[in-house]
Amino acid sequence: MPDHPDLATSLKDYRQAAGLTQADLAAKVSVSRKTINTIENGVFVPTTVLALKLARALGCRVEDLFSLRD
Amino acid sequence: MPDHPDLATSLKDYRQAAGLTQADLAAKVSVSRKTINTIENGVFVPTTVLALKLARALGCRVEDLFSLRD
DNA sequence: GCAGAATGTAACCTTGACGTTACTTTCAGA
DNA sequence: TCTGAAAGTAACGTCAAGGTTACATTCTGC
Repeated sequence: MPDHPDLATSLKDYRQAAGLTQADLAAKVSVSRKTINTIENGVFVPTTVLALKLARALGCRVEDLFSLRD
Repeated sequence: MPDHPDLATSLKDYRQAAGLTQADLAAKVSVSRKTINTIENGVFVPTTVLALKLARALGCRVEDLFSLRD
């Protein structure tokens, strides 16, 4: 699975640390499980609204989950 | 200009506090001035990559610039 | 080894982010 | 008052985010 060229993500680490499955997290932020899966695998980058919801659901900052690849 | 239904933004406040024009900020993050303008006016929400660049350019967090409207 | 849970992945579709260009409006300063 | 900088806004096009559905794979525990 190719990483996204612009952005690196730690979503999977934070999700697992919270003891949640992809389906659990998907339900928490009201998206499909596929959306969580493809974001974790760097297929695409979430919108800002979704990134904010993910950070809130996992009790961290957007910058913790996603960082610019410079 | 209608506010975005999902997201509120403080981008204009942070930009002005930094003493930057829309064109200045646009150049810093490599987008068009229109993009900055329409984001400030709630026409659309930036991508996560752009939100991260804006926060970095303004020395703040993504959550400072954009917040979920609940 | 089997069953079920968790995850990976693909095809197709809709919506919205953002570019380009250009015209208009507002406002501060000489 | 004039002038230029800053900001608002419109038409049109491209591409990627994310939905739905479905099927395949991996990893458990019994």
